[in-house]
Amino acid sequence: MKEFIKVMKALSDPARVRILKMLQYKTMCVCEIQTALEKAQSTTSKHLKILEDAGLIFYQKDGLWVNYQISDGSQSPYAASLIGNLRHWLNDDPEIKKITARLPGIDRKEILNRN
Amino acid sequence: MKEFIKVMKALSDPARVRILKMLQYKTMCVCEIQTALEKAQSTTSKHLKILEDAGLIFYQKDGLWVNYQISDGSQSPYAASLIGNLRHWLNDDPEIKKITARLPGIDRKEILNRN
DNA sequence: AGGATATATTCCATATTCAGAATATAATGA
DNA sequence: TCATTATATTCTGAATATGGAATATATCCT
Repeated sequence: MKEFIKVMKALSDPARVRILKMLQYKTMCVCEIQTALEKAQSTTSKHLKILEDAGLIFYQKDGLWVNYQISDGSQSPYAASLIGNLRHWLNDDPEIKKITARLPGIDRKEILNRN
Repeated sequence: MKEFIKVMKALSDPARVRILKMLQYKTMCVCEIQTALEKAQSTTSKHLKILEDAGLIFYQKDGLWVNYQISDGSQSPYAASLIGNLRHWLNDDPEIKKITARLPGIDRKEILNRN
């Protein structure tokens, strides 16, 4: 039960759903996700942790960068199912269309962090 | 997006998941659900409203009684999908097994409400 | 070692959720 | 009409979630 609730809670926030939908298109580092979301760095980092705890995403470190990507669902059958569904869900949602449209222009090389 | 979030939020509480799993076995009135959940009547009623708003359940009035049942999912594709998955999910969960085991003994005719 | 940079964590304020008591509403039946 | 009963709504306090500023950590580079 706890595992199921964790997945549902992770998907209960629009910012986190946006993150998942973006990662569906490409692997992204924290600063790129932050730029796309237009949220504070700490906020972004915390959302990522919640998604990771639920088994919905995972990361690989590359030097200073932490690259996040969609999980293959092996950690949780609930996560696996929802990840699969989200691939076709919300593609026509205005919020999602807006953020994915901006995705090609977001590149870590052009982001300067003001922390 | 709002519709999706509403379904995820509705499923983010163990009491509400328990309600759905119970309704999977039979239609129940509020007082029966309340007895099974061991929560206050107002609490139970509010959980039911949240599930209904998400399109996960619906009710039919029968005099004083309000009988709740699982939705057919026609109001929301997200609800429809989750309802389908929940049919096989969590069946081995201890919390769920415990509450569904008690279901046959819960009958509105034997419940006296102290409101 | 020391400086710079990307990310994570902590701290604090605000907003939302959840629980139950009290009350309101709606339907029934005498 | 009045009392009763099942459910819904309102109110309030406690717990949890969310956001950002400040700070800590980790890695790279010189």
